[in-house]
Amino acid sequence: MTFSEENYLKSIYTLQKEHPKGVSTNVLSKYLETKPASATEMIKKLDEKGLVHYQPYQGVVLKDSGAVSALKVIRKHRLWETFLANKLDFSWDEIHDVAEQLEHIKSDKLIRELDKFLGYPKHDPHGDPIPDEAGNIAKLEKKRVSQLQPGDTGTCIGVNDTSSSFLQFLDQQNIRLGSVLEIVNIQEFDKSMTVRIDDRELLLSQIATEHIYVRI
Amino acid sequence: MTFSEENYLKSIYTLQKEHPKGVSTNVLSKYLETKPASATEMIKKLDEKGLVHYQPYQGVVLKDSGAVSALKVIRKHRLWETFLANKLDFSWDEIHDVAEQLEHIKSDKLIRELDKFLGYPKHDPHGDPIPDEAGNIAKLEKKRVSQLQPGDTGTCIGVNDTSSSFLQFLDQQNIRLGSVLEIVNIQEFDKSMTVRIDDRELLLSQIATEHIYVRI
DNA sequence: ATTAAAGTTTAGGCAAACCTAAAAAATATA
DNA sequence: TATATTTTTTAGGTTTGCCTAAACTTTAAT
Repeated sequence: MTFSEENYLKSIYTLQKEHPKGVSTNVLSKYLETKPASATEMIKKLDEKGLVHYQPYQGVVLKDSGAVSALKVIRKHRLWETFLANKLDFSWDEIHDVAEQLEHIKSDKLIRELDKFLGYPKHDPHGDPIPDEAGNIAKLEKKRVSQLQPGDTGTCIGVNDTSSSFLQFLDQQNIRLGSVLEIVNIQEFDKSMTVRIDDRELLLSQIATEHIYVRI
Repeated sequence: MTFSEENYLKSIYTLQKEHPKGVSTNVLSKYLETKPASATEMIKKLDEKGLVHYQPYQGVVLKDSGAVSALKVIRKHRLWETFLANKLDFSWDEIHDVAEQLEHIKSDKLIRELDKFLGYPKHDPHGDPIPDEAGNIAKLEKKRVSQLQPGDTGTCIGVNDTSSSFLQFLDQQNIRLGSVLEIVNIQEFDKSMTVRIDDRELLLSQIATEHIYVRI
């Protein structure tokens, strides 16, 4: 399997959640930053290999074998992200691009040993579940703070905005990976939220609550 | 720089030690398991980029810029080998192929952090020196046991034959990484050597002495 | 010194993965 | 429903890195 084939399968897997009845070449090529014609070509090839189901003009859907392949790549990606964040001094926003390269290294032993070395993590630093060797993956229990109700609690697992001004804001407020948030109340008129962190209460704007992910 | 360019530069660097006045396309292509015509093509390209000096029919020599590039790849290769052997449970003969892939990952930060994580190692598990960020590399103090003279001592740092029968032989004789060998004498007629290890003396055939590396 | 052998380069092709432009199909709009 | 717009596919082209076969140099051997 080539790098490109792996990238297409992984992308189709991801996009299928939003497009359950078929991922169009347009959506796929936009996601991969290529052109629709290139996507058509690759999809045909994956279809011939029996990894996807493709009907011209109707988009593409993964077959079981294709989903297994995609999940293997996703497993590698998330294990590498965990390595970069937990063992090396990489920050949240730096891990993706490097993991994007590392995920294509071919060695079953490597990924088994890496998993062991990391202590068999269940989630990557963004809070996304890590598939097991067979391709089983836990359901994602990740939400934006903005999706919580008063009384709900969540553990901070990531952000959606990696601008330095936002990260600095989080730092000032002592919000970091692993911080436990409890929603105290929500202001109706502007959707801002009062949250409790470490026995302190603070107010988060709607913008802020939409950019913070928690595991519930 | 593409994977292929990196592999050619690294190979030329290695082969230059044996072929100081120029590496021929024949030697290079044999080493890389390609064909001479492919080597010619790539060498021309590297020459146009100013990384090597190439004269038709006369072989290729690295320019300074090419040597720096080669040493960056070698640095990455050896750091990854160290990671695989020291942090994950890889044995000597398993690390090369995986490092061959990992060496092409592009991220300066990754390699700096990996170096730090490993404790700034000076040698890889085979005893070969690891170049620094600037491309400075220590002189190799590695020899085959067969190159030693009576009275010389060396510390075992690797082998040249990873067949299980040879590794089993070493195991039986209690020769392992870090074992200190002293040459007692050499039989003229068959070049076999008597060596002292852990206050025991044992006889090694010429074949065996050529397959064991020591740091002196 | 010539010729034979070995090594090197050139020429022409192939596969992967991308591209642009034009044709075809599907969808939306009047 | 007919037409206009959007989406998708097809056709033909490019680059990278590989190949084989033929032509050309160099080196070795008589």
